Amino acid sequence: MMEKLSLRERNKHEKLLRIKVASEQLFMEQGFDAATTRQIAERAQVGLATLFLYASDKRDLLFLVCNDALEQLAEDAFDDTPADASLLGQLTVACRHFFIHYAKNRQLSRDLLRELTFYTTGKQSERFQQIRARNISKIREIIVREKQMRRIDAAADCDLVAQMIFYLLAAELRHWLSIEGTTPEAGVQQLRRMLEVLIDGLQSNDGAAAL
Amino acid sequence: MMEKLSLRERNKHEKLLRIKVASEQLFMEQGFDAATTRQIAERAQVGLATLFLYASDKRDLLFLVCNDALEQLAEDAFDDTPADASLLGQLTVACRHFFIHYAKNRQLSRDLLRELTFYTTGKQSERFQQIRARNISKIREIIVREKQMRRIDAAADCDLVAQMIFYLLAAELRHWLSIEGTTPEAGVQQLRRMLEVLIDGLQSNDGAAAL
DNA sequence: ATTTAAATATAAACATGTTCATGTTTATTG
DNA sequence: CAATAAACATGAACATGTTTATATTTAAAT
Repeated sequence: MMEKLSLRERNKHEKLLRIKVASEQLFMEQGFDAATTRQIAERAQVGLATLFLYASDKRDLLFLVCNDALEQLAEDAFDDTPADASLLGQLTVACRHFFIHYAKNRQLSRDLLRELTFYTTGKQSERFQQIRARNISKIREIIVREKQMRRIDAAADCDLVAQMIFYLLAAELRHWLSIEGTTPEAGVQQLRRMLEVLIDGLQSNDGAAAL
Repeated sequence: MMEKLSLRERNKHEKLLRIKVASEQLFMEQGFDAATTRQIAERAQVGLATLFLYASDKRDLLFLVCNDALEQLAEDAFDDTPADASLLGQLTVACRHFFIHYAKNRQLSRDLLRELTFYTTGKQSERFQQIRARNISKIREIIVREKQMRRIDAAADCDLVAQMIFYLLAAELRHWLSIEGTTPEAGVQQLRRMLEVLIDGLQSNDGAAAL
């Protein structure tokens, strides 16, 4: 395999890697707020100002660290969905991945969910938004399949439904991260109950029950 | 009416008011990030450190400013709901208030939605969380009424449904604030479509259609 | 009224994210 | 290879949120 990287490109790549590793370690150890850019620069063996050649700001460093894992999470979550399961089953399996992932470091997860709000300006923001869009798209694919199999209303707006499910997932993740001493499965089950309501609807069963 | 406030209490009250007014003006003019604590202290005619006797941190200043309006919003939104309207109608009317309120200063609204994420430590945080809980509770009351009137499924978990509706409202508000050049009504209609789906459910109508 | 103590106010100091002026390294050109 | 330019790196400076040590003001006590 050809070595097509120039010395300059190799240096840049190695420096970026060191910054990534240092940021990841310090964010994991201390959380986003407590970790300082000076610590990161020192551990990465680069000058303080150098950080800001590789990231737009500290927030951007967080996504430099997290985007890889978030992309992997998006892939894992929706690859694992057994197509023969019910809609509720498929969504539960997929969403469980998110709770398990965010349970690994709850503090950093909280930081991430705070920092991703209106995150559109950094170097890494476009990639992050793509991952987010991909998640919604994967949910939509599940909905589309269910619709093709006539298991949900043919009139359902798949984009809208997918967006709703993602909204509920994101909001429940936030809420679950604010509860101390809870388990991933508790969050999964709460979300599952919501998805049940979404699937079944709120309409009175009186009419149907009368049949 | 008795003047029951001591000199010390009056001074404190006036200072707090000056800080509140100065913070509100500067946050509205420049947004949360651009307004500096030094500017606020100067305009409020207090020393810089004095700010932090009245607020835990800068974020807390934001809620010192916003909590009043948020409480008023919560009241207005749910007082306006015509009890004779459909569930969808009631919810739409209530939620419209939120979009119209947040449309007044979109930048500051974005700042607020970012800062409220996991906001539990400041002096004003408890009041904020109460307002939030009150909103959910008001939604629940609507659901309970509908249930009593047999217009929705008797088995519906009102707490869960109210939480879901609030999740959808909060998430759609965030999304709507990230779209430039949109109108409050566009956000309201998008949320309304979601509420329709929630009410009707995703279940296939095939069975019913066969009747 | 004076003294004392507690509460309140603040300027200066500090911590940390970010930028800037300057220096260094790498690539290119003659 | 020497000279030049472009890209990259960085310590120092800056901006701003926050804390601290100190001073001032108010209330209470004798």
